[in-house]
Amino acid sequence: MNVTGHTRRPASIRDVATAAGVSYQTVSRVINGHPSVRPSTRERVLAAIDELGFRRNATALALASGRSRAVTVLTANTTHYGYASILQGIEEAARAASYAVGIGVLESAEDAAVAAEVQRAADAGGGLIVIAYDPAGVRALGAVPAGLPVVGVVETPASPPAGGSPWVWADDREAAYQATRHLLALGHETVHYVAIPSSTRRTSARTSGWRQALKEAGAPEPRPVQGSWGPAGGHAAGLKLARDPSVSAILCGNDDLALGVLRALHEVGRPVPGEVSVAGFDDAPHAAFLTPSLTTVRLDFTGLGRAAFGLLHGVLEESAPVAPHPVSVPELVVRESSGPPPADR
Amino acid sequence: MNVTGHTRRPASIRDVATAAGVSYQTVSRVINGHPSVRPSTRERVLAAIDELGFRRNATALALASGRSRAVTVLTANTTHYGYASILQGIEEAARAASYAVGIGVLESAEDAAVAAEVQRAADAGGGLIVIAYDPAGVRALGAVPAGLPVVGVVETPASPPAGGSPWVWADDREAAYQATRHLLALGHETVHYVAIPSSTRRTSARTSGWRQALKEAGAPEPRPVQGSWGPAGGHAAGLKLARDPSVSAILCGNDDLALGVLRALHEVGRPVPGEVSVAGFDDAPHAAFLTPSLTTVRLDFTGLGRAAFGLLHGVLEESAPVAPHPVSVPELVVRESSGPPPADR
DNA sequence: GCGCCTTGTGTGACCGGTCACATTCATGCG
DNA sequence: CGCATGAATGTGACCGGTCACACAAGGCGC
Repeated sequence: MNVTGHTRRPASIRDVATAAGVSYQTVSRVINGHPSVRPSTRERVLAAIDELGFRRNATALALASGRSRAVTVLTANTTHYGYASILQGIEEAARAASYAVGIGVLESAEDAAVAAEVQRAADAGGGLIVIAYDPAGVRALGAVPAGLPVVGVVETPASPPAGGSPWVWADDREAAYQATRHLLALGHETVHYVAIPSSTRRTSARTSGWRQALKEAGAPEPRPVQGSWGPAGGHAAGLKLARDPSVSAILCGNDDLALGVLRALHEVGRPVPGEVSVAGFDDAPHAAFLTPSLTTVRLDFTGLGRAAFGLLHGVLEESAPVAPHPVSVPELVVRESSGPPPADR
Repeated sequence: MNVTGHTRRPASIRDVATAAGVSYQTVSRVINGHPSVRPSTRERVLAAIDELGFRRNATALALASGRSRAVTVLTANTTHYGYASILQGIEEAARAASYAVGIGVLESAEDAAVAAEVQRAADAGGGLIVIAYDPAGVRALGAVPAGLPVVGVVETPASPPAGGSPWVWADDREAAYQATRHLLALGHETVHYVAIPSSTRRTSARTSGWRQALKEAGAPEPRPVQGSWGPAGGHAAGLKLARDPSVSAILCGNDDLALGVLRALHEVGRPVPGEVSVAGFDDAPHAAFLTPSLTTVRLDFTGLGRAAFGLLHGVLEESAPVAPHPVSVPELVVRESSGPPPADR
């Protein structure tokens, strides 16, 4: 134990060596569990380590060995439920593997800004995880220089990608499909869609799951409405849809959008689920407690984060090969906000 | 520009030196803007840097200079709005100052686990920001070894701390005071309080602001109800309070708790604000879109995060001294969930 | 013309580890 | 009994920067 309270330079490997009467290399061997160290010597070194309160300097380790045991997460936002949960999952898995987690926020989706952030992340050393649900993230994933270990957390790819592609996803295509089918099964003629930013591209997974369900049911395919990420965007989109009397079912790209839509319907005086059914996406903690409580599709974001780290971890160290594409199964959670369409139509 | 696509070892300062025909030290001088370098030399070095795509290795910089330009944020959670916003604010300010941001989650409040996390954070080098709104955070702040630069994001201290104390806070005591006064001014006999975890201690800032407002008004002081952080905790607490017919006003420790309380009141059939008024705390994005929309007190968490970083930045570099205790002024936002008590009592 | 200060540049050591190789000594085997 | 082999340990260089200092050249005062 370090009894002298002075804030002095922490003990280095050589300090330990002197204290134990061995060379610094022997100390290094003990630290790294090298087999050929005499037990008595190991004992002495460990005692010295304990006495001096030695901790291996992560910076020096990274510099000398090249391995940095660090991950940087690139994300457009830290406050939205899905993103924050993925981050939390990554951190959890990283902590278990004693990796450090860094974070970089993509404040702008503009190319130069994104490139700068990617550079900064690369400078930090170690691996990279990019949350690529939105334009900024997608762009960042594309801007990663070759050779830098990276895992992307992405929407369901349109076609099954080549094995070993460094991507992880929840099956949000399937989730959108399920939610849409649920609403159609209740008797709605069609389902309108309020999209999260990236999902307006024709290739978006959520959009295409929704579209497929409509097509299979022979339902007309309305234009997706562009939302933002938050409730405000949902509110704006909701007001637009609420004015159209033919709208009886709305699927939202996430639960925050759904919240805004619910509010808009309330303001316009269209009861949910009496006149209009609403379904969300993600099953955020508040979904169950809204009035009406929100029908939604649960996605395991934390697990997704853990999987992303696991994949990266496998790339960084040639350890146990991780399952190629860990996919969590989405789960439809039916609550109060969805029901049959009004009878009089 | 690096045209050869080979993923080879990035250029070092000595590679640049050779390319420019100078010594590595001169390159170092150019990088660091040292004045005594002949313009023509500087020119040549800069050209070489550009050509080789040289970027200064952050790890080596940290090892050699001791300064690491990094901050680690210790927090109990990344998904709650307040925490996530503080983190976002920190990241924003850190990015502007080209600091790297690391994150450590305090999964358990148990002493050993907290100590381990603090150690890990210390190993990362650089400064530390601890979000200390909850037991885990408070404990972590206490466990930081002396000599390690640290800033705590805390609740309003009970008494004005000594100048230069490394803390930052939003005035949540004042915020709770304001919200409580607002409810009392509407005519409620008293205001019940659903507390976030840390706030059950008598010293908690939010609790004491609430208590002071009650005392000044001569209102009876009910026992605070213990909530958790999320809506589920608010729901449980709300059910308890809803059964008590004397309850007509409820202040919640955050907006998620308030959401749960609203739901509980709805389930029990007590209209808001007709029979019961509810106020939240934080003004999270969803507060405005709930039905009824939520009266709450806005706190500038992002600004708080920025201030925390600013303070730490000032400690790490002897640069511009930062304002001692940046306090953001809370702002009461009155919405639909609060109104006068029912007339018949 | 000599010393002295300033400007511009180079050299060597160092930060705290790892890695490749050298060295010592005990052991096994032909 | 001599030598190859392996275990246990030590030495020097290196990762990519910074820091302290040495040193040469040019300008200035006297």
